[in-house]
Amino acid sequence: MSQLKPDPIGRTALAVEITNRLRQMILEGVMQPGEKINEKALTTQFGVSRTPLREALKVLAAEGLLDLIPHRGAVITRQSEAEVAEVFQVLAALEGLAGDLAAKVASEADLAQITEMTEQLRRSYAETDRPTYFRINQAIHKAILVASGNDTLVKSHELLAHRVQRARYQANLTPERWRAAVEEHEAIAKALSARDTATASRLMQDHLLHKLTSIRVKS
Amino acid sequence: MSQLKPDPIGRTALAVEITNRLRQMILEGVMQPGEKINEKALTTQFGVSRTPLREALKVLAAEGLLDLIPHRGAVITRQSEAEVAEVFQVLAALEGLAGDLAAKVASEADLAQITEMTEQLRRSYAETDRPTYFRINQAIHKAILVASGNDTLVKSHELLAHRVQRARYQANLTPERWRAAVEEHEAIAKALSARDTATASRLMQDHLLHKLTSIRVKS
DNA sequence: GAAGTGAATTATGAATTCAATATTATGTCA
DNA sequence: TGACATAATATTGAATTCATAATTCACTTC
Repeated sequence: MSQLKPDPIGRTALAVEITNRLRQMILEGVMQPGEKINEKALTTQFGVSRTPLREALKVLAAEGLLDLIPHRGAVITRQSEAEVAEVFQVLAALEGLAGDLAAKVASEADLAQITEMTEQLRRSYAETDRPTYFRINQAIHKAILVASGNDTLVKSHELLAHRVQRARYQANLTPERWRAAVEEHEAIAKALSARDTATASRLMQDHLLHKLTSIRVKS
Repeated sequence: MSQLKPDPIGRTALAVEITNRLRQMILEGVMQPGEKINEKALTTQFGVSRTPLREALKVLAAEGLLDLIPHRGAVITRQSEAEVAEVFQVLAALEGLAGDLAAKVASEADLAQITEMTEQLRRSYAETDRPTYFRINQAIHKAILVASGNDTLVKSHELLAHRVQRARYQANLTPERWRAAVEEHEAIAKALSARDTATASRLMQDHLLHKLTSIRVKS
């Protein structure tokens, strides 16, 4: 749905490429919050002119990753703890909706895959393989979103999730929290498979809010 | 909150100005969905060069109002009924959260104002003054969002609400639906004032979903 | 020596120019 | 006449250039 392929073979617009790379750099923390962006420096680094770079900055500003101050340039948005909490509240609502919808409309294949991934999650936890755990965790959340069948929901979620990914990366995963998270995921998978919309929705919301608490504790 | 004033005296960037005007034009239906945008034509109409115009297009595309197809230009996003439904589902979730939060944290002054506006809504309904009704209706929704104290929620909602504003304008308001809507608003105001988070949340969600149905019927 | 003013430098905002791709028009051949 | 190939045109993508505002730094003055 709404999946028209506008760009058949590797001819992505330069501005798009720059947007993605810059976003990645910000999310990975290569560029720190509060840091001012020097257009000239970036153009030489990327080997492009200022025109597509500035277009990329406009997009990232629209996404909330940058603040564009007239005649002063772009600054990486600084995230207060309060703002992260705000975003998580919204994300929780969105994932709650995703849980509800997924329990309603997901295909059996979707549910099977989510269950399968949840088992992988359990294994990566048992092996204390954090990188794998994070990867699978993300994949599960994404899968549930997609299984909701609501593309707008997926995109809205993506936009916001980007903004707290930094905080998420740094979240400290205490042993207790980690164990709880795995169990929550298993409960979610179960509720989805049982087509229990109310429970799936509630569990998804709670799961997100718990995640927020674990981030908060750290700082 | 997050209300830093970046632009003291009237020196808005040209690109921002264009972005706003173009957005307005799209939302008001001056430019129809599916319509292809000719950059040259717009530059002459606005009296600017292509550079800031293209930056504006990038922003609007990020907002989901345009599709940017490589080497083919921008096209106003065409909204299928299914997409509108998707957006409304997400909006319902967001307004549900707003209801929950507002019932929890809104100031007494906020609640008094919402109640007051709800009474105005009733009056405008009694006088069958549709323009006023629409205006107050929007104001109430906005007020509840703001009263939630979650700025991220307000902005996310705004972004999505923009996208269905077109459909909303055209929604047919049958007498029954109109009456029901007013009653729903009164129930919401009551739940908020009673600090009944669960009810406020549920009513807000239902209200939005009902709105969707009334749009659907028409087409 | 510190504060303030003004020139020089640097960075951003916007227009213009150049290049590459897509669209349209024309003509040829079956 | 219709389909295809090719040329002409128009449009988009990106680099360069020009203009304007902000920052920096030196100098004057108290």
